[in-house]
Amino acid sequence: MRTTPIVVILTGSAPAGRVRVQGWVRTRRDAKDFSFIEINDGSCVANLQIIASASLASYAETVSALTTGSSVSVEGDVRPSEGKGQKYELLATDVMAHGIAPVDYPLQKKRHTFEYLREIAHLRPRTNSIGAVMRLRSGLSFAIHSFFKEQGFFYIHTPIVTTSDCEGAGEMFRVTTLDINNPPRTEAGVVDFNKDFFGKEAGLTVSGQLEGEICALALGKIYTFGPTFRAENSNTPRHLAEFWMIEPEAAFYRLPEDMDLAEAFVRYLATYALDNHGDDLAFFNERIDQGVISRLEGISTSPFERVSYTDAADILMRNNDRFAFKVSWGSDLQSEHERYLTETFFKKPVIVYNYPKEIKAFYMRNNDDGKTVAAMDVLVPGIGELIGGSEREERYDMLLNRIRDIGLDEKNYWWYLDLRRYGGTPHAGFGLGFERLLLLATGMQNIRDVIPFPRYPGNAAF
RNA sequence: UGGUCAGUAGCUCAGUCGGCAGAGCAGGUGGCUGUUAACCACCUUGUCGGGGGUUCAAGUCCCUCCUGACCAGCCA
Repeated sequence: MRTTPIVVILTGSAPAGRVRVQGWVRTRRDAKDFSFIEINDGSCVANLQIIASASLASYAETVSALTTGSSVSVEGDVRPSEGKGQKYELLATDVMAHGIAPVDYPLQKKRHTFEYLREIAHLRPRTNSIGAVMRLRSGLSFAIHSFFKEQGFFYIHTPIVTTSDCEGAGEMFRVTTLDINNPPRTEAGVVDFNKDFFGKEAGLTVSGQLEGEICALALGKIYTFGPTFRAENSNTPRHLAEFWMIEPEAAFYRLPEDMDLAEAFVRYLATYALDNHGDDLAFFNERIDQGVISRLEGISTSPFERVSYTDAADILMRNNDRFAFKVSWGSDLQSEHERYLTETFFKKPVIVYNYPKEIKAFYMRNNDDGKTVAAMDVLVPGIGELIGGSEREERYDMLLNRIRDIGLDEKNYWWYLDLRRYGGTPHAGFGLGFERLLLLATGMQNIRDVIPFPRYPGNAAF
C-alpha cells in the first residue's frame, strides 16, 4: 500500500478512505478501550490523530509501548473525528513500530528553548518550529527560481572556491591542501602558496558578484543562489559564517531598475509565502511572532519607501538626541539608525540610496555629484539590512582610479577591468541574505534557527 | 572582538539577609476514560558550569576559566 502524506489527508474535502501513514509519534493518550496516538510526518505542522483499539493484535506489544519520538507505520480508515480539535482521524487496523524511542528522547511534549534545540540539531527538525521553518525555506527557495524565471533571468553557478576577494565583503576562509604543520616556504620564509593546490592563495567565496558580472555581460540578466562564507567573528542573531545568498545582476540596469527589481522580488516572496504556506505562517503567527502575517501582508501590498542617503541623514539628524551615535552627513548608518528609519519613522521597508562613496565598496558607480555612489540598501523592520546593492562602475578610467585610490592592487582585478574594456555596459545588481529573508517571513528571532545546520564561531557540529 | 546578563534535576525555572536543595513538566506505580501539552493520587531524580579563595557555614560573597544569550562592530 502506498503511503499518504498527512497533509493530503487533513486537507482533503472528504475522508481519504483506506490509507497508510508513516511518521513519528508526538504523543499517546490512553483511554479505556483504545489509545489516541498523534503522529507527525513532516508534511505539515498538524498531527494526525490515530485511534488504536485495544482489540488490535499489536496493541499490547506495540501500541502501549509507543513513546514520544517513536517511528510508526499505521494502516486504517480515515473518518470524520468524533472529538473536537480535528476534522479527520484514522481508525487503525494495523500499527507497526519501526523504532521505539527510549525514555531519554530529548524532545519532550512541551516547549523547549531554541538554545537547547541547537544542541540537538540532529533532532530539532522534528519540532513544530524548525519543521515549519524548513518547509518555508524549501518553498521560498522554489519561489526564488520562479520569480527570476518569470523575469527572464538565468540561474548561474558561481564558484565556491575562489582566489579573488570581493573587496570589503569580509574575511575569507582559507582553502588549502598544504600541510599546516609544515608548509613549504619561500626563501624569504613566508608560506609558498605557489606550491598549493591552486597555485595561489584560495578561499571560500564571500560573494559571487564579480563572477556574476561576467555572466550578466554575456547573458543579460542572471542570478546566483548559493552558499556564501564569511570568516568574521560575528556573534549576533543576524550573522552566520555560512549562509545562502541570492545575487541578481543585470546588464543595462541602472539604480532605479535595480531598486524596482529588489522591491518586486521581496514582494513576490512575501506574497508566495502568504499564498502557499498559510498553515506554517499561522503557526508562526500564533507561537513565534504575532505580527508576522500582517507584516508580510504589508510588504505584499504597499510600496516600499525610497529615500536618498542625504534625506535619510536629515531625518536622523533631526532626531539625534535619541541615538547613541550622532549622525552627520557622511557618517555610516548604524543599526540603531537603520532600525529607526524602518521601524519607527516609516514603519515599512525602506530603500536608502546614493550613499557617500567613502563608506561603500570600490566597484560602486560614482554619481555626478562627485560625493556619492549609486548604492542602495533595503532595510526592513526587525532585521535592518536585508539587501545591499548598487549600480556598478562601468567606466574603465573611473574604476581604475578608484582601485588605485583605495590602495588595491590592480593586477588582481585585470579581468574585472577587462569587462570594462571590451564592450562594457551599465549594469547593476544586489545581494539578498536568504536567512535574513526567512527571519522576516517567520518572525524567528535568531538566524541560527532558520538554517538546518548553522555555522558560527565555535560551532560546526552536525 | 568589546560590553551586559545568565549557567541549579532529563527539560523549563524558583531559591529572600550566607544557615537542611525546591516546583512544574518528563519518568515509575495506581486510578479515571473521546482525549487534545488529557486528568487525579503517590513515588524516583542533583558534580548548584569547572577550578581556586573568604567564612564556623557558600547555590548565594570574591578571583579565574568555560559555555550560552543579548547589545555593538563586521555585513547579507
